[in-house]
Amino acid sequence: MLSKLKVKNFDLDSSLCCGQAFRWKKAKNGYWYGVVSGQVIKIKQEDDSLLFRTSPFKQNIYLLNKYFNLDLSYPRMVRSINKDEHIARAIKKYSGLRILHQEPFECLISYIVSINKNIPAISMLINNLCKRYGKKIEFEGRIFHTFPTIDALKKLNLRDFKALRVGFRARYLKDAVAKISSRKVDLDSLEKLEYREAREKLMEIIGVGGKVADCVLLFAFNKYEAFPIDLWIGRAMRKYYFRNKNVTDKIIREFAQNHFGKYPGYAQEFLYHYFRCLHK
DNA sequence: TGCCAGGAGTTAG
DNA sequence: CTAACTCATGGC
Repeated sequence: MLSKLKVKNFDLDSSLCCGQAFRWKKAKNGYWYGVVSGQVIKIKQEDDSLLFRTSPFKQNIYLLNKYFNLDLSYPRMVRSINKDEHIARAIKKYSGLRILHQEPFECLISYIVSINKNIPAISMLINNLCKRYGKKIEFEGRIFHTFPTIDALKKLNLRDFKALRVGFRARYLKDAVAKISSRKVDLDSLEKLEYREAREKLMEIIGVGGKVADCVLLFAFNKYEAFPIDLWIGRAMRKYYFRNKNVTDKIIREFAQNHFGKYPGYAQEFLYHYFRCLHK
């Protein structure tokens, strides 16, 4: 049996395909399948309703509410960032796009893997990681895998990480797992820190620079001040706001954090998705 | 400051 | 089909 959840200002497809999470797949039956917090989610949107099923816990509305940030005041967020014609176009086109509330550990590991890789390659590597070190869940006759726990990855040595074909990122992953499990970088306490402090803390991990830190803060801690700058958003920002002048990422980030009110991260996601779809 | 790191996906030819 | 190019970058 499917459950039904009414939503407003919500677009499932934009939210799941805009590149913030790497483990969702849309099947031919029109449903998205993903694994979140150790549970399989099957979900699709029909107008203002989400039709979904979760497993092994049934009808887990709490999980959806948290993961999709359904409590966010969307109109207020839009009013805050809607400052110019460029962002207005992106908001209009992808209205309902939500920044997800991912699991911190999964998000961190995923974005370390993402360093200098394209999205299909990232998805593949993360799926390999889950297949090898995650737990199996059977759902509708298919096998899904949870994201590995910290403890499961704590045991791996450098060779084990290399075997995942992540290349030079292997030592980054190892350092991340070591610092998280020893609580030298305490993921649980990051939530309470200010954006800047949390960012610096994450950057103590080898392989975590400003961009990866900003992704984790935005996608796993809902720190909307974060404005991650990758190749695409860099191009978009230079084009729309700097007349194609060759400004540094730092200039762009500081401009964005001043320009887009209380939700620069949302502005980033709209512009990123808009610009990337435009050039594909 | 610039260059390098592995390898998969994508595209040009 | 193969080769070249590209890649949600950070470290040194």
